[in-house]
Amino acid sequence: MPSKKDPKTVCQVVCFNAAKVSKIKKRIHTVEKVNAIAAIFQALSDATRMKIILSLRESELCVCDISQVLGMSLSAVSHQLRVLRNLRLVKYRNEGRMVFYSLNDSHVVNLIDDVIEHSLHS
Amino acid sequence: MPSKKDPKTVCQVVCFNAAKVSKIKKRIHTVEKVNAIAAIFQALSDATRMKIILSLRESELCVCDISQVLGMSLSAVSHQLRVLRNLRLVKYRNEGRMVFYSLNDSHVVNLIDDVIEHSLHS
DNA sequence: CCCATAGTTGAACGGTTGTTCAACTATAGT
DNA sequence: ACTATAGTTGAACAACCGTTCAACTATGGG
Repeated sequence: MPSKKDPKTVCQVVCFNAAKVSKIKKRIHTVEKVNAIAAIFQALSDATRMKIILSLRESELCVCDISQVLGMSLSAVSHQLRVLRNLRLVKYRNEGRMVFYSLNDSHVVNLIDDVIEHSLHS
Repeated sequence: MPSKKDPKTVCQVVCFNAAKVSKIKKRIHTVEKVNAIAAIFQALSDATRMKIILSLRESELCVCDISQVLGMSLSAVSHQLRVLRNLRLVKYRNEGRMVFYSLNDSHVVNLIDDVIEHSLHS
């Protein structure tokens, strides 16, 4: 029952720094938006969605154009666009039957550029 | 068989801008590191790993301390640390039986701060 | 030498997630 | 009004991912 004190599951008193732990525990808890943060990263964690964003960086595009660029079905693209829409990473604009998508702000591109830079020198 | 030209799967000529598409297609292909980029984002897309990084931002910690902070088993933490290690997001240092982890560079923290800022005003 | 403990690892299980398929909405042209 | 097409949506299936469990390595103390 007291799994908190079960050895091999959680380590014994010897190693852990109680003061440090409780301090950090509090700080982490303060950032309760951990899930919100992770959600943003998750939206960018899929190759398809990453390609969509890299495409939209170049130009505003209709769903059909995106599906052509990626070589994927309209449906698949539409599903992924929804994810990006829900997180307000992209915005859209109707024009007749077509829907044009574009990046919601340049913030995301900066993020991606930072990651590219990171993956370069590592 | 020619699913590329199958209506309802990929849109017809009317809507798509061939020049634009092929230009972007080439650009996207140039960035063939799409998977590498997505992998970095994926490492940060999990709440557990995000908490680990936020913890390590505060201080170097042994695995046991991290498991205390998160209230998770040593095994679960160790598995996630491996993901972060493989992507060189964290580094480690042995000291007797214990292993101390720390952030590999401040790059990651900047990324997270950017995302926090983004999720604030949106 | 032996035991306890910090940490790692592989297999397995359950939940999540991406794509496909089919059905649907809506707009444009005739 | 009818047909064709751009796009969305829900269900279903497969692949992926995080946690648990058990077995393992390795270090330190008696």
